[in-house]
Amino acid sequence: MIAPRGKRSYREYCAIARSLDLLGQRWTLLIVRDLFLGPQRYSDLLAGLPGIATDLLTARLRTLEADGLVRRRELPPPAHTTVYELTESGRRLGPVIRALGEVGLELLGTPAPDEPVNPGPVVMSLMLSFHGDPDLVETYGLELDGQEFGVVVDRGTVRSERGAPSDAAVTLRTDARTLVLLLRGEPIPEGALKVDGDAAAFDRFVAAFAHDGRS
Amino acid sequence: MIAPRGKRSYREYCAIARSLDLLGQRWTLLIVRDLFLGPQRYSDLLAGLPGIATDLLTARLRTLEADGLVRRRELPPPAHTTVYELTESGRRLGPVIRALGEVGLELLGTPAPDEPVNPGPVVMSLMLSFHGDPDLVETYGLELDGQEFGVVVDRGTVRSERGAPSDAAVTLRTDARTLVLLLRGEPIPEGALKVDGDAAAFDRFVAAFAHDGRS
DNA sequence: CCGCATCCGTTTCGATACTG
DNA sequence: CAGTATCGAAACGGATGCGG
Repeated sequence: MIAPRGKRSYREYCAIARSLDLLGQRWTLLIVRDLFLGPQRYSDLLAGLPGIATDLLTARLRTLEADGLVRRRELPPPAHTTVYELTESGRRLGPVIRALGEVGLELLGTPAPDEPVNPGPVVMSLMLSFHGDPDLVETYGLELDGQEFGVVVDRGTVRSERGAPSDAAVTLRTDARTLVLLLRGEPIPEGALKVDGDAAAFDRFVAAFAHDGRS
Repeated sequence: MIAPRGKRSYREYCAIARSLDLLGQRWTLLIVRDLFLGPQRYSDLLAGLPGIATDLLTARLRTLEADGLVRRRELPPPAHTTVYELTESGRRLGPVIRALGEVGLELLGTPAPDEPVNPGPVVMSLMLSFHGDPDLVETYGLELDGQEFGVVVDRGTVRSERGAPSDAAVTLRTDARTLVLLLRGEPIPEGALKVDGDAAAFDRFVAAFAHDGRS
């Protein structure tokens, strides 16, 4: 049992209060979100959390570490950087992230012009919005704002990971905002999207993840 | 689309960030938790949220109302009180509450002596900890600290509601803390538990919800 | 009593500057 | 790159007051 943390614990014998003692502080669940696609460096996390103060990011990482949800790992030379990653316990938060995502997905309109659109969340939302052929088995590559992702569709389930997949049927190179506009059926800037690979696979990708009038 | 709220919105185009814009403030999800078992008066909510300031409860209820998750309803005479209840949108938060509960359930040890144990959360945790006969269909009545609940087991699923059920096989009258101790297999104060009804049904209840060495 | 509103000391957060 | 240090602004906790 992890002791409820200091001053601001809810101090109630309740499963939900206990999990909020771990996760309820501002930014904590967004950090978990970013780590769900794979290990991240401090500066990558900082870039993916628009507006967080640097000391708060440090504090949250320390707390998550103390609670056993996140682990610091020093990469061996020559990389010589430290990354943060979810532990086995941390990965059990998947259903929480998914449930929050499903609630929020319906509240997302078109991104406001001044609203940051980061690659990680966009890729993650794909796992929630799949509505293609239930028998489809295919892997897609995404390069968004220079970051590479693999999206694996396997009979109705969707996995996403950081890093270029080896077996992508098609790879889309663009920025996160343009991908959102594309999937919402809105006009996209000319030349903002490059498609490498099977054009039919590209069509299947758009059909499976487009957020247009399917209601 | 609900516009991201003022100052402390995350202002990121992300499904999880959006849902946390609605739910991420302190106490908000615990209020939703308490409303999940049925409508509650202001003072009942206050009693179920140990430590919340009165103006914060009011502020959170207003925000939840503005976001369409909670509705105020004036009961007709002669009751003449106002209750808060979840709207249809609010009830869609079920998976969020459930996911958080499953995370927190494993962190709950035995309640500390100074830790409040409220009936609502205890009843709600029953929905997460059922491990009885998958074919069992039975209704149980609970009266905890004077509050009545019905727990309906129906082939592996468990529903709970406020109010005494009409068709309970057995009714347990006790306090929330004693019920927790009972289900954890710990000694309970003499005379703290009264069982009304079928003794075999009581045994099935304990077997189905006990949290003892089943790992 | 119920359903809040007001006040005030404490804690947390946001923003930015700075360092090994 | 990966954090500390600093400081004003906002949020929170606790007590108290008040009209129906």
